[in-house]
Amino acid sequence: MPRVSEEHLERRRRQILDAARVCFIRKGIHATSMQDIFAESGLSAGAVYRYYKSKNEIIEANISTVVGDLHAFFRRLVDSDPLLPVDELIERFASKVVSLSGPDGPLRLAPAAWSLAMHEPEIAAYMADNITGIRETWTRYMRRLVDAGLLPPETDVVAAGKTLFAILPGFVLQRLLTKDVSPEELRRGMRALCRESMLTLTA
Amino acid sequence: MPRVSEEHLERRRRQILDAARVCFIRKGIHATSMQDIFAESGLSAGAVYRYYKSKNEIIEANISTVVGDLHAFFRRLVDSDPLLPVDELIERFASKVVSLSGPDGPLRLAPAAWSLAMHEPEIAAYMADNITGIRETWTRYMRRLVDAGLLPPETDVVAAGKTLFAILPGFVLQRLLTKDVSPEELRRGMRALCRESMLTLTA
Amino acid sequence: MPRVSEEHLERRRRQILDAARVCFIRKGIHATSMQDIFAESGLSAGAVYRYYKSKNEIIEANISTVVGDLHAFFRRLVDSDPLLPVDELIERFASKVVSLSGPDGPLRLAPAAWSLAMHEPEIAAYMADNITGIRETWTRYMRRLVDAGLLPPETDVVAAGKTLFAILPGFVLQRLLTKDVSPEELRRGMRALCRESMLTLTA
Amino acid sequence: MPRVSEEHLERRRRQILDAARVCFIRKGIHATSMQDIFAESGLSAGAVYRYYKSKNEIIEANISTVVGDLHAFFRRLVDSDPLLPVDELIERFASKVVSLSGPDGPLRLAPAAWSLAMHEPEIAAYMADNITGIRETWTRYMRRLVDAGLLPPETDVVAAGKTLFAILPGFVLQRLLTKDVSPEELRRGMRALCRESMLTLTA
DNA sequence: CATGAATGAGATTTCATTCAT
DNA sequence: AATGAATGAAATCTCATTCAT
Repeated sequence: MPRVSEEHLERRRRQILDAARVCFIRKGIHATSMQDIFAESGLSAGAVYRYYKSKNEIIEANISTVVGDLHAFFRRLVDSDPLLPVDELIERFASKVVSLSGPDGPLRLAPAAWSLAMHEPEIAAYMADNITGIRETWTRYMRRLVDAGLLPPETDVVAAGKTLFAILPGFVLQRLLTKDVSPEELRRGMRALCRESMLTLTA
Repeated sequence: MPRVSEEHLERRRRQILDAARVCFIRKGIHATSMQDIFAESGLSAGAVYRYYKSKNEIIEANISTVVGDLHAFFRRLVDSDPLLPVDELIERFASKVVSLSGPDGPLRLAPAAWSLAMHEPEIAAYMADNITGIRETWTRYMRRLVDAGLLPPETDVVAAGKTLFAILPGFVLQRLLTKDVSPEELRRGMRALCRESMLTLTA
Repeated sequence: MPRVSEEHLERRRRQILDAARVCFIRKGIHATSMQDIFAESGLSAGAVYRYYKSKNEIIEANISTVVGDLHAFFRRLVDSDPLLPVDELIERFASKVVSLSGPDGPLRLAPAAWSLAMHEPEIAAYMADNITGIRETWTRYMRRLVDAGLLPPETDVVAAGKTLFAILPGFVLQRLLTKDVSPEELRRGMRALCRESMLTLTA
Repeated sequence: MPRVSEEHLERRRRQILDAARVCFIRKGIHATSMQDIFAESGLSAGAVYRYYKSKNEIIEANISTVVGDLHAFFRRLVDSDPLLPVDELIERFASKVVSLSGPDGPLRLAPAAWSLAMHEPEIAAYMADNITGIRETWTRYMRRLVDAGLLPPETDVVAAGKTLFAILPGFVLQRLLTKDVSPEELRRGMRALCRESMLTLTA
């Protein structure tokens, strides 16, 4: 069935990617064999290899997909017009995370991605870019607060961006491993922390 | 009738574990073959298998080692007498993390551990316990602040513990992947965030 | 009811054969995939398979082409009227060989053909016929020498034909592997050997 | 069964090489799968790969073995004291060739080796060395004839060496493909050619 | 206690060929 | 006549683990 539409090719690629993601989540990336992917996708070895030229490419494609729209969503949140208080911002962000962490959700691959990044330069570069991007969005948020006069001008917005970013992976981990945190709880935790008195007790 | 001392056995076990850790960090856990471990440790296959009965056992033993003393260190910090302000506490905790993330540092295995926990119940249980433990220590810290009258009695110390815990993995990730955060910067970021004004802008 | 001319078909067949030869020479017959041939010829899989029904057929067609005109050329040389001395005959034959051994020359496939003949009956038969044919031409040459009174009547012209034939493959191999023989040198070598004194030293 | 003698290891290597040679000759090098070699050698995959780290290495080892002692034998022949006439020398050399071309004889791999040399630099280098070596021995033979006063001092011994060498591959090919030449016939052919009259008919 | 040769299932990937369009 | 997506068997090689010595 040759001379097939672009759309058909795109559908096939997604079919393979989805099948792979299901396998990766179910058994883990390394425990997933190509045979598993063939079976799950309903395609033959040759067909899969026509669209992706190695298992690595499938892994990378899947991981790229993971975090892309998370950042896009977050950017919209930060740039939205009524400037949101940090606890609400965090809660909404966390809610998005939760919605992507369901049984088949791509965020279940996050720990595997972090792990792979330690030795696969390709993935390392992608993850580093992603971290940097989300951090910069946090930084922009902080700057808006400063500009609005809600924070002193000398606030270190870059450092704050890095700190705020740091909360996200820890929330994901807790969702995936202990399963006992909710976005709402994260918000309450954040509210508790936003107090100058937490800093002034050196006396 | 053991011919060799307990101490000898313990030394061998550590020798194997260290060799394995070096390999795991250098090539990744999955890319490390038992042959690699034999070579790095200078022991034969038979010898290694006398002390650990599978590769999995070596992995688990290594991962258990990773986070054990991190928690112990943190507990001491929290329970120390002059109650530390949160930014300083975090900076010190982060410094410890940094000292364990050097070229051969066990914390480089953290992402691999998180990833494995998604499919290895053994490791999942261990990691969950560890998370819970550290979180409880954070909660205890928050309670001390409340008890000292620095925070209102209605503060949700449990939620705050979960939020504070969340910062740690994100800091580790940034250290390992973007390499552009310092404990001191994390502290500054924390200082910026501890302000009631971050919550009151809904208007 | 063929819509296209015979000539068109023939052109297509040659197009495929030439593309295949280029690939075979460049990468070796076994390392050449059908995909390589599709790409080099600019035709699709279906098109190529319309003209040749297997890779083997393409190989065989190519190998048949290799040695066909070599023999025709040699026959003309031997039957030409001023009977040529053996050294000149050999030099001219060798020159032809050289002209067919250039970068894209079909003779570069000769070793592959010899090798395949060891296990492919089709090719074995073809090569055996070819060897026999060239040998017989050499025999005819020797007979002409005898008839001309230049050699004694009891000369074993068949054995001499086999011996003369034997020189050719060795020359080809040296051209292809050590690249340090010329037709002219082969001629000089032959001149040196054509001396009765080479046989009479038993004493 | 560890800590095994050198001799044991050597025996294993030969066992594998011999099994491979049998397969290569029976089915051809490319048609021989590693499974074939495992079965023929009676060893497991792992065992074979302990001794040779790839199929290529097995092929190369086998090909190196092919021609080594042929040259050694020939050198002894040439350096033997009663200087042999060329036809006898050739007959004896050819006899050796025949003895190495039996059903399991390593020389059956010669065409495959020539073919591989066209694309495997390793093998190409080996074959080129071998050709050069044998040629030099022929050259030495010719020089001895000159020194003995049997040939004129201006004889081009190098060219003659190249020409004499050339006969060998053609003899091998005829043995393997048409099977209708004997060393004795080659000798008779050579006797017929060693005549000055073969060169003087230009008139 | 220690050795290291041997096992063999299983992993990824390639490739000649077909056939619906 | 021509296309090229799809097939799926088969190939090479790896690796955790065992056990005779």
